[in-house]
Amino acid sequence: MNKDPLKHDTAEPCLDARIRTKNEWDALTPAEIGLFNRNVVCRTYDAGRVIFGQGDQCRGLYIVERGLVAVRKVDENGLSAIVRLAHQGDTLGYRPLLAKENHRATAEVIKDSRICFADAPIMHRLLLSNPQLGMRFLEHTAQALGEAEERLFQVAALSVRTRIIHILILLRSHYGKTTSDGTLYLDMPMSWRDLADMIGARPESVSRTLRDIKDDGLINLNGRKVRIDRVDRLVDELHHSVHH
Amino acid sequence: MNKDPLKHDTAEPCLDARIRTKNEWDALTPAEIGLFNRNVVCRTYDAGRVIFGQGDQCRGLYIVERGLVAVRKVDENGLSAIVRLAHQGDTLGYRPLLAKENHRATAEVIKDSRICFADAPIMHRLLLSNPQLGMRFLEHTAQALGEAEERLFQVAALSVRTRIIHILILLRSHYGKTTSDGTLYLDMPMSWRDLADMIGARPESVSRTLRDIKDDGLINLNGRKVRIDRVDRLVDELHHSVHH
DNA sequence: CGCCAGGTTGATTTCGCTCAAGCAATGTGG
DNA sequence: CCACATTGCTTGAGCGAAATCAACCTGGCG
Repeated sequence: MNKDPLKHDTAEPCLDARIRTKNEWDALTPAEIGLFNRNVVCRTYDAGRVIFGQGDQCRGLYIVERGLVAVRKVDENGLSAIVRLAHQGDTLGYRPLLAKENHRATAEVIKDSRICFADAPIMHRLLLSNPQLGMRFLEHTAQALGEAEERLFQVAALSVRTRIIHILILLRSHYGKTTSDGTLYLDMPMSWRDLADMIGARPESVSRTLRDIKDDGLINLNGRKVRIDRVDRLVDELHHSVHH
Repeated sequence: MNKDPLKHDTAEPCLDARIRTKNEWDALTPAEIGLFNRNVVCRTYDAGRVIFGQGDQCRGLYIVERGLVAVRKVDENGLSAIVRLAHQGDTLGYRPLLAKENHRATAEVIKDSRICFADAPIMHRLLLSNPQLGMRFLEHTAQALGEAEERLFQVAALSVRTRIIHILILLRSHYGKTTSDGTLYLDMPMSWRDLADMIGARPESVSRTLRDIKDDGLINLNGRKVRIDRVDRLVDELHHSVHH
């Protein structure tokens, strides 16, 4: 626990933790890791904080060491949508850095997080000195593009109910625990309001639809804790699911 | 004009045309351009042809030398959505190639096109020999990700009417001509049915909504030709637009 | 304590989908 | 050259999912 959420803390080398989780960074040589660690700045953020804002210039790259961050888009009419979540080990701000654009979205902390920042000059230096790193990012970005297109398809074609079920299944890997008897316990990290923003729906619709799913006996609700006795029945519904 | 749409035609060096249009390929050295041109295979495709299909293994990269290609996703329930358009100079299939996945979508020709194919081994050889090329692709992919997230937001939050207006404005750069008196002439390249698939709506809804917009005096329709006397009024509506 | 944000619920409306029919343009085979 | 499918588009009627508007409840917090 860090008492002061604003205190920089460069003593702890971020990449040591990261490197274990097999992502783009393991392309770096020991010397590059040293360079990285000397220049990276880490701090903790409380839930609700904003890491960078839509329209801001992109100053560098953020790595989520722990916690959860939502990437949100808001338009001039106040319409809001969460386009991506960043979990432990995920990188934030690489899209505008690589596309040489300003931030097109706001990154806001959902669960208290520890975030490492690497500024743009360092990143460009590393990318130049180690093409492998670029290839890793390329692969990663290409996968992210695939996921974005997948979600595009889903939001365009599927009902709120189906989209909620999708999210539940999706968050299983990060926030779910399956007991020996096959029961799945999901501890949802975000508010229902944010869930609504993730699937492009109103909070009221999410509330009602969750109740419907519960009434159908597919899930049990207790605050943000979801118990799913028969995951297979949920998955079934996805495959037989209907239009809007 | 090419009489035989199936005839391969490697004599014409594809990259010469491409290199002029300032894209990722201008990172290549003359020697690499030679290597590329010796290995690339070009042919023409009539409208309606499929270049590659959803689920297919990714064999390489396609470059649209001229024409128009739609990237379409179809799910098991027959729901269909166009997730991207590829215009002249755009590259197809780079996402699965770089993400090392199979094709997640079908590429179908909308307007008669000439497409150049570079197989995966060549691409990997070029990417290895010239890291700059990878950086260009990285930049490009990051931009594509930004656009996908933008569209994600729109489909999640905006009405069919607003989405149609968005597309009209978007296609302005490729298919629009503005006369001296400020009137915009848009020659829509795809059927209304395909437009519906692009915005996640039914053809009937598109038809009705286009009529509504016409009745409001914002556009004039004549087949696939759209005349917009006051572009600013269309743009205005985007900024005051309402939810779903 | 009062305040407020998050959440629930109800009543009502509306947007967009479904189903169905019809029409014009294009193509095809006899 | 006509009869006929076929395809893209339009329009109408009806319906249903989800949004809107509004009230109210809850727990956390200054």
